[in-house]
Amino acid sequence: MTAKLISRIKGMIASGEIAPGAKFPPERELAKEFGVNRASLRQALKVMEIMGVLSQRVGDGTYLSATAESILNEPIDFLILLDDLSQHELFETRLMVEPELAARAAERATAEDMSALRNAIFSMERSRTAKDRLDADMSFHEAVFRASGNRICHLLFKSIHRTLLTSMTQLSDRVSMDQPLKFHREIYSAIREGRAQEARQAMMEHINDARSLLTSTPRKR
Amino acid sequence: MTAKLISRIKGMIASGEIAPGAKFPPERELAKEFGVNRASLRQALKVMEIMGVLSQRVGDGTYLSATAESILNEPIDFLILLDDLSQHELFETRLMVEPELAARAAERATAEDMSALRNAIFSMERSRTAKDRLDADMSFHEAVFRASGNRICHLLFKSIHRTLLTSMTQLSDRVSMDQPLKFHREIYSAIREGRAQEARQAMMEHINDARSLLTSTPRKR
DNA sequence: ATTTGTTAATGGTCCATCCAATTACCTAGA
DNA sequence: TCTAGGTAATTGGATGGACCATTAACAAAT
Repeated sequence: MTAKLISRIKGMIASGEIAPGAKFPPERELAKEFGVNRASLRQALKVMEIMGVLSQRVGDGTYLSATAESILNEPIDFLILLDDLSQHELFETRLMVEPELAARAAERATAEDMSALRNAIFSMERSRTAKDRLDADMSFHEAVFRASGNRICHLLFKSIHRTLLTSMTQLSDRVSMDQPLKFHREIYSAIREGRAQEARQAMMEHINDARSLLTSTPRKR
Repeated sequence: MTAKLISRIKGMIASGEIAPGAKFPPERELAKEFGVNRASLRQALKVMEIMGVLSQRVGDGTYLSATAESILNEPIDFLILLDDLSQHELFETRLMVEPELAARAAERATAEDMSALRNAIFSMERSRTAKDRLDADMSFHEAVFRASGNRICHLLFKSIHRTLLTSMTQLSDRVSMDQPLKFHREIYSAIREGRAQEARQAMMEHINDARSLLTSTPRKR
C-alpha cells in the first residue's frame, strides 16, 4: 500500500501537478482522494520526507522540496551501518571519482564556481576550530563537485563526504590544516587556468594525503 | 519523532542487538518499549522498509535485511525524478567510475568473480528477447563491480544501471548486441589476465559505444 | 496602518478495533 | 507413534475517530 501511494505521489510530481516548492493538498484531503486512511498516507509521506523529497510543517502544510539535496544522506548512513563499509572503501571511491571531477571542473568551471572555490579557501584560512575547518574543507570539495557540472556525482559525493567528515570530527583536533590548504590552492589554480591533468593530479595527492592522516597503517597502493 | 525512532532502531542495529536476518520484536511490543504509539513506530519502520533496511511479513514479523542490496534504489529514482538527471550525466558518471573499477577487478578478481563474468557472457549469448539481453548486460557489469571489491561502488552503480536499463528497455528492440558482447569478451580477457590498463580501456570504449547507441546526437568529448 | 486577539486549517500523536496472513499448537485418525 | 487437519494465537496492515500544538489568515481595536 505504502509503495503504491509513493508511486502515486511520484506521479503527481512527475506530471508537474506539484511543482518544486509547491504545497501538497492537506493530508486529510489527499487521503480521501487516494481512498486510504490518513495513517496509511502518512507512512508514505514520512518515507518521502526522510528521504528529503518533501518537507512537512505542522500548522502549515506539506511542500515538495525545491532541491534534491539530501535524498541520499540517510540511505548512505544505512549502507555504512549495515555493510560496515570501511573508510578504506570510502577513500578509494573518492580517489576514483574526485580527481576526474576536478579535471572536468577545470574544463567547465564558471566564474561563479571559481568564486565559490575562493570563498571555501578563505573560510579555511580563517577557521579556528576543528569543526570550522572541516566545514570549509567540505565546502571546497563540494564547490569542485558543483563546478564539474555532474549533478549525480555532486549529490553522491556530498553524502560520502558528510559521512567521512562526521567520523573525522572526533580525531581532527590533532590534524594540521597546512597540507589540505596547500592542496586546495593547487587545485584552485589548476582549475582556474583550465589545466585538467594538473587538477586531477593535485586532487589525487590531496586525497591520498588526507587518507594517510586518518589511517594509522595506510593501505599500500 | 519518526527520525528519533529511526535513530533508536539504528542504535539497535549498530549495537548488534539485532543481527542481519534476525527478527525484531513485534510492533506492539516495540512501540511500548519506545513509549510511542504503534502508528508512530510504523512510520519509522516503513521508512526503513522502503529503503531496504528491513522487511516485514504479515503474520510473521519484521526482519533486518541480510544485505544492504537495495537501499539506494528508491532514492536514486527520486533523484532522477526531481533533478531531471539526464542520461548524459548518468553515462558520464559511468565513464568516470566503471573503467577504474574494471582496472581494480583486473587486479583483484577471484575465481568466483571470473565465473560470474563468464556466466553473464553466456547468458547474453543465449538471450533471445530484449529483456533477457539487458538483464545479462546488467549481470556482467554487476559482476565487474563485485570483482572490484569496492562495495560502495558496487551498490551505487547497480542502482544507476538499473535506472538506465529501465529507460533502455523501451527502445532496445532495435539495438544490436554484437558490439556489447564483443566488448564484454574483451573486458573479460583483460581481467582474467590481470591487464588493468587494458580492462580500463575496453570498458571505456564499451560505455562510449553504448552511449552513442542511445543518444541520437552524442555529446562530444 | 499597525498591532493584537481570535479562529480555522494542518501536521503530530494516540487509542481502539478489525482484517488477513502466518505460525504454533493440539487433537483426531491412521 | 506419527501424520494430517483444523483451531487458536500472533503479527503486520489498515481504518476511523479523537485530541493537541503550531501556524497562518483574518478581523477588530488602537
